Amino acid sequence: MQQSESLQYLGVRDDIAARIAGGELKPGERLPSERQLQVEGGVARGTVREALFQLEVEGVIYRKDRSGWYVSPPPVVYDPTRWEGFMSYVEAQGRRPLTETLSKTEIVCDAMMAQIFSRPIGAPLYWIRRRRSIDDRAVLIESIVVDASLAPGLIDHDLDGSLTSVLKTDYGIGVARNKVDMRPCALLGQEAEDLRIKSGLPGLSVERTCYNAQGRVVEFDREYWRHDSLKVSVDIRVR
Amino acid sequence: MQQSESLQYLGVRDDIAARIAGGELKPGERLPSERQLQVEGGVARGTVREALFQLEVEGVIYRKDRSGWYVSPPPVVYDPTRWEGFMSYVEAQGRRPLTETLSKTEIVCDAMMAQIFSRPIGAPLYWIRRRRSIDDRAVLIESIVVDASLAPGLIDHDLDGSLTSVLKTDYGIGVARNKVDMRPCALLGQEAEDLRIKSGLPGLSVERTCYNAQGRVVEFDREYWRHDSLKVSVDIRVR
DNA sequence: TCGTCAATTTGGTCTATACCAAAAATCAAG
DNA sequence: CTTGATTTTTGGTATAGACCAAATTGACGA
Repeated sequence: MQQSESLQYLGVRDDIAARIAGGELKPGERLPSERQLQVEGGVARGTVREALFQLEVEGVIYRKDRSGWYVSPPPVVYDPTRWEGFMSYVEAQGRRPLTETLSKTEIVCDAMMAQIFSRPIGAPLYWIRRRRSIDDRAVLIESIVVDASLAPGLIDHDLDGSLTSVLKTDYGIGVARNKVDMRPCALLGQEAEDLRIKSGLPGLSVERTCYNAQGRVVEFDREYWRHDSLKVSVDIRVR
Repeated sequence: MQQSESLQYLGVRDDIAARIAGGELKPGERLPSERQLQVEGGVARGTVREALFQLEVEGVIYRKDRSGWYVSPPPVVYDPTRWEGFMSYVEAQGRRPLTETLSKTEIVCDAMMAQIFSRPIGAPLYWIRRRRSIDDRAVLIESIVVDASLAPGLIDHDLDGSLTSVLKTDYGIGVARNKVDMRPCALLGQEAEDLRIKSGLPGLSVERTCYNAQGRVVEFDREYWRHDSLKVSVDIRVR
């Protein structure tokens, strides 16, 4: 599939991209409205939107529903092996992190969780859902399941910080091994709603299983990231 | 942003998704044409396309330019730490892999590569571009740079197999450490063209730096994957 | 049987218009 | 100054039509 400048929406795309690259529009700033870009570019609104969608998947801009289009801030770098916690590594990159606990409840182990935790069905588990933001933009939703028998009373703690440090400090639970799965995905339903984005936008799903020194599963975590907000960096020794 | 069934394009999406999930349309099969789906659903073509775009970012369907929409096959699982090679792990998952060498040339080290390889500017490097396919669908483009002084004559070898094993067998070069960067990205320009997809579709960029036992950079590799074709799985010990 | 060329089908792009609901801005009242 | 209601703006959805170029199909001829 060729491109070339014969395609109008790519021309509009380039115009907007140039204004961002040139510093006329800075990260976090709002773009002119679609109808304004339409008259500026002398094209139909559909064509303007085509260009905006293009820039969106490139991670250059993002949208707030019915509010407008904004210039994306740079992504944060995330190393799943260095799990010193979201708050600290976001701050280390000069950004302002925020964690909100959306819900925390005690649940019972179902078949799937029994498989993951090697625990009997019906065993107590904690289920925590959190939203994490950078510079006031929600960037990920995480759904955490913890073996309640290992950390009784966990959900009575304040969980708006690092969960790992709570487990370490208050329960003496250290993580010895991590299994991490990542896959590009579409952000749908509840996740899209909580991230306040249009359902169907691309994202990255990160699934982490944490084991203690005895090989027992301590925590199972699934994160849904905005596609434009992170860069994963892993440094590993080959086995 | 709520959805609900009031949105027509989500209704059309669900209809098509149901036909796929129900087995009426199988992986690799072509969907009815947009104009056909339009009359079946009693909606405008734009609405049908909206539904198709939705399914596309979800990885359920993919398109071949001006040929039609097809049901996506399942993704392959990819573990960057277990680098036994694309060919063997794709085959192990019951799929048919193919590697094509798009180009292989000797280049000289520029400033960026000098940084990465810790080599002087002007030092000889090999640059290899390959396309890799699964079941006849191109899923990734890779661009590999190798230190030519470590592997003289490398590009005279057949490179349609595992590069790692060539380095190991013919040059005695083993990889001791891997640095892997991953980020969601848009597939653009040359990459999109070589993958034969529409420029701007979401993808995953994987950047790998391979070190030998002495800590010297042997290989620098950048891969561009279709977003719907892989699942990354990493098993790591916490440091 | 095999290739060639023409006709058809298909997705890709573009215009113009319309209406809706959420968000933002404005204005009025306390 | 704050609060609440109203108006305006904004993006989101949907329709209907048009033209193009690439891909596919089918007919034809060697």
